[in-house]
Amino acid sequence: MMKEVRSKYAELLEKHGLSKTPPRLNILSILTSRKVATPESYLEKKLGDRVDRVTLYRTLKTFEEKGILHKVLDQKGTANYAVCSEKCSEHRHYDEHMHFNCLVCNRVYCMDEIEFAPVKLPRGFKAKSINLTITGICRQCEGKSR
Amino acid sequence: MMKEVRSKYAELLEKHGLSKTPPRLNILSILTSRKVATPESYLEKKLGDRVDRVTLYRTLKTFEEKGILHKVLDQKGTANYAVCSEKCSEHRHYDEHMHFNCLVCNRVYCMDEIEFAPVKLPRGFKAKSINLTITGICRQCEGKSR
DNA sequence: ACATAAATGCAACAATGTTGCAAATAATTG
DNA sequence: CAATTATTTGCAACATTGTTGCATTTATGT
Repeated sequence: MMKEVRSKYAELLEKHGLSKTPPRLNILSILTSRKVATPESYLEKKLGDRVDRVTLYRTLKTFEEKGILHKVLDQKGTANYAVCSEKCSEHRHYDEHMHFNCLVCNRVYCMDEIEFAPVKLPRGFKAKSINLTITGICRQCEGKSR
Repeated sequence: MMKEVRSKYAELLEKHGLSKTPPRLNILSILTSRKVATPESYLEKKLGDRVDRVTLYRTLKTFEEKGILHKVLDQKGTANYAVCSEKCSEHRHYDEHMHFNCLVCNRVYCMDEIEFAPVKLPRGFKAKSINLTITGICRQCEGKSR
């Protein structure tokens, strides 16, 4: 029997026990091809009428719950999505990295390699997750303005 | 002549060169009476039909620009507003404090006194502002569940 | 190939935020 | 204190983002 050819997206879905449907494969394909976190509006435009808006929202939610995607909010509170690192799973998200949000192009960068010190909370407050976002001018936009 | 009696809200507005209108005084009065950052929806409900929704949005924007209020986004990306510390002004916001967002009651706390270390960015990235938000369970909700 | 559980698409709605414009009002000037 | 003027407000209409219910379609296991 021939070895079955399957995309890495299909594998990813299988790994998380999700059925391989065209919307899901489409969405994954767009997201993995991008280096920065992607806003929902971008996906919506890119997908056109291949995927219903509601399906997009539901798919993003599912992916987030399964640990395939991280949701990151930009300075305007709009949702952006980025493919998780290998270490993520349904049960634990390793998204404790910082994000950089450019004021000019609005791009959201995931900066996995930047470390930051833990924060001490007052008595009685229990932390579940931490979110550090720096807004400013990104390398590309800084370069252009010179 | 009698010393003119004016509320601290009126003074605040005067200080920033804003006219003293009923909507503005109303909004300031609600915001200063609260210890946590206040969502727009709360203000809308509290104000009823005393203030138009559009006016509320415009007033919040004006206040933010003048350095009277800080806008803080909660984990859902909804805007919350808190009165600035004394040090803020139109030209510079001293909002480099962390926020705590409770997953149960959704309250947003401004934690002015908590310090955190500065973060080093990669070459070419210029920081304009930093936002550190921790989500978890706040003291009140933690207490209730025991 | 069939049965079935899951996923999709559609319609309708809800929440949040914005814009243009006419009417009202706060501050200023005489 | 009355008239003027620039600012602010309220209304209507619209834009964007996200959600829910339900009928139809499709992926998957047998």
